[in-house]
This record gives sequence, structure tokens and C-alpha cells, in this order.
Amino acid sequence: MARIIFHVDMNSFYASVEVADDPSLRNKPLAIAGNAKQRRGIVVTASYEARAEGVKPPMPLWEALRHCRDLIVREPRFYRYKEKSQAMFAILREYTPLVEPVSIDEGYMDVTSVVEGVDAVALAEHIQTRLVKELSLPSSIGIAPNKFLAKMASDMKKPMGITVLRKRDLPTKMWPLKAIELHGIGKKTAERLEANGLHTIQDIVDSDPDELSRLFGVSGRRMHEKSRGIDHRPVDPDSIHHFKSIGHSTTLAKDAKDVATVLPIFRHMTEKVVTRLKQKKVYTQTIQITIRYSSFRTIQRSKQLAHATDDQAVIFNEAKRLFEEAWNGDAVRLVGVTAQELVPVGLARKQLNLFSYEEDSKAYEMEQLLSSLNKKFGSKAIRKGFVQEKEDL
DNA sequence: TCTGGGGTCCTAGGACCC
DNA sequence: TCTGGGGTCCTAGGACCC
Repeated sequence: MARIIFHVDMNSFYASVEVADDPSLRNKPLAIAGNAKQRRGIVVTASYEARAEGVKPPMPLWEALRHCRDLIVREPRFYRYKEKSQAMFAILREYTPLVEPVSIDEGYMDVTSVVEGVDAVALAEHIQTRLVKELSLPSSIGIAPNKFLAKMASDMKKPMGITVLRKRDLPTKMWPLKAIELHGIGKKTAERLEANGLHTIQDIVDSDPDELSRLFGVSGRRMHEKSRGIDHRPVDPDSIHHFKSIGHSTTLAKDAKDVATVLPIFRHMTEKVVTRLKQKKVYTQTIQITIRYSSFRTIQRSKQLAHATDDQAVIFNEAKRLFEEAWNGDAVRLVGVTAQELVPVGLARKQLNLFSYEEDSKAYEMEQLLSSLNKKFGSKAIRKGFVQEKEDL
């Protein structure tokens, strides 16, 4: 059965929240920029008045100020954006539980069963009006038979747009657009498409999917499907709980060349990561660090831990070791710590019972035994039996 | 005067195993 | 004697999105 999907996209979200909280900012060129006091900030969000003067995220702040001398600059207030975001999604969930947040300011709704006998556009107008009346926030809504087309549709009219994009509209509304307009195609891919003579979405539609596959792998095949408006992904309200990593990074006020400056920052990033691991009740199995040099070259190093953990000291020591091993001595611009391979605490504790710190030697013996058994009988059979034993615990 | 910080997904090479 | 073919795991890097 044909579905009806909405993509609700808040317009210039951070800037709009600031305007809602401080009406004196209304109709003024406004930019939200991190690190506004240091020179390193970039414009994260710009009001439409600022955009009209050439301020376009993600533009360095100094460049934005060159475009627009009377630009009003505010630092982001994330806690406030989170509050407004929650209020926004609460309104959407009044219509259906099938709401999938994608980011702080956008989400999908599957309104198929809501819309029965009702005009979908009228429903969208109703939602949009409520968001303005109750939260003072503008939005754009795309209406389509799947998530991908709804996303494309919401981009077509901003701000305060409502756009219907049916399959039969594709030849006139979507295919004439440049290839880079297709969600998922960025600068690099667009350049490679151009080099192969593909300029518009129409060119992608007309091209051989095997050829796209050869050039871009699975994303090539997906690209071809998207260009024809095909997307079977369901709206999944639970996807928000399926996070895969937790990381923090920061650009230093001044590039640093000595360990004594960099290590405390690693410690601070680790603390933030550990705080969130505990909040979310997960352990991490893999630690990754990021180093960005002043040249902007960015490297990442990661290491799997012997045991899943949320222990600050363990994680920091691993981050420290990775940094000391990878650092080439050049001036460092940014450092980051990320926890990957997250496991719920309950599950991680089970594994620890088997290989607890106190029983390390026992675990070691067991591994020795296993490896000798591996040699004799082959690892698959042994591992299978071993895993079974673990599950029995 | 250069370019934030939070993520996801895909690819590819080497180690290691059978 | 100069040489397999399939598979998984770990790690690094890159593209993309908001």
C-alpha cells in the first residue's frame, strides 16, 4: 500500500530559537557561531536576512562579517535548542507515534493511517501553523510516498513551505536539478559525476546502474534508485536509541606543540565522553582519538580494549597511549576522543564475570587452552561451543 | 584571517584462519 | 617450490549530513 510520509524540517533552527526568545532580533541579519570571541568560529546557522547578504553556513565568522558588517552574532545555546526540539517532537507525536527524529531540527512522520479521508496538505498546514503559534518556529514540510522524496520535497520550498512530491512529479520537479541536489551526493561525488558526463539528476536516471555501481560501489546503486524515487526504508521511531558512538572534540584556542598542553585536553574530552557513557548506561569496547594538525591534516587512531568499560582512567590511558604513538610532533589544532562499539552495561557485566580483572590469569590460561584446541580442532567449532557456554552464564 | 562539533556509512588492506 | 581461495576481524581513511 502506498505510504504518506512527512519530512518536517525546521528553518534556520538555532537562529529561529534565538529570535523566538528575543523578538528584538526579528528581521535582523543574525548568525549563530561557535567560538565567537576567538577567531576560529564558523557560522552554524544564519537567519534568512543574513543569508540574503551572502552569509552562508558553514562559513568562517570573519568571512561572514566581511559580507555583512552589521551581522548580529550569538553563541549557540544548545540546552535551549534541545528544549525547543523536544517540544517540537512532542507536537509531532500528538498526530502519530510513527515519528523518527533525524537530528535536532528535523524528522519523519508516517501519517498513512492518520491521513485516511483527510487532506494531507491540510494536515501539514495544521502542524506547521501549530509550530509557529506554540513555539514561534518556522518550518518546511515535504509530503511524499517515502522518506527520501519527503526529504527532497521539504528542501524545495523554504522557509514555511509545504511541498508535495509524487512519483509523477519527478520528471518536472526533481530530475532537472543538478546532481549535487540529490540528498547523499556531496561535492566530491558531484565532481566525479561531472567528470563522467553526468550533470543532472536526469543524467543519473538515464545512466546504467551497473556503471554507477562500478564507479561508486553500493552508493552508486543507491544513487540510481534514489534518482528514480525508490526508497523502501520504514519510518523507525526507535532509531534514536540505536546510537553507535559517543565522541567529543575541540579546536584548541592556539595550536599546541607540547604534550603538556595537549594531554589535559585529552583528559577533558575523555571526561565528557565518560559522563555521557554513564548517562546512557553503556560501556565502550573501542577507543578512538583524533588529531588535527595545523595543516588541517586529520588522523585517527583506534584500539580495541580487552574489556568493555566506562572507566575514566582506563579510557584516558588508552587515549594517551594512542596519541603518543601517533603524534608526529607537528603543531596540533584539534583533539578528540570517541567511544565506539558500545554495549549496554548489563551485557558488558556478563562478559566481565567471565573475564573479570581479578581473574585475568584464569582468563589467560583459558585463552591458551583455547588456542591449543584451535590448532587441533579448528577455531569455528571451539568458538561455537565457547560462545554457547558464555550465553549459558 | 583560513576552515566547529556531533554523528553515520562505506571501502580497503593486512593479519589470521581453514 | 614461488604458490589457492574463501572468510572474518581490526584498523585507517574518506564522503556525507546537520
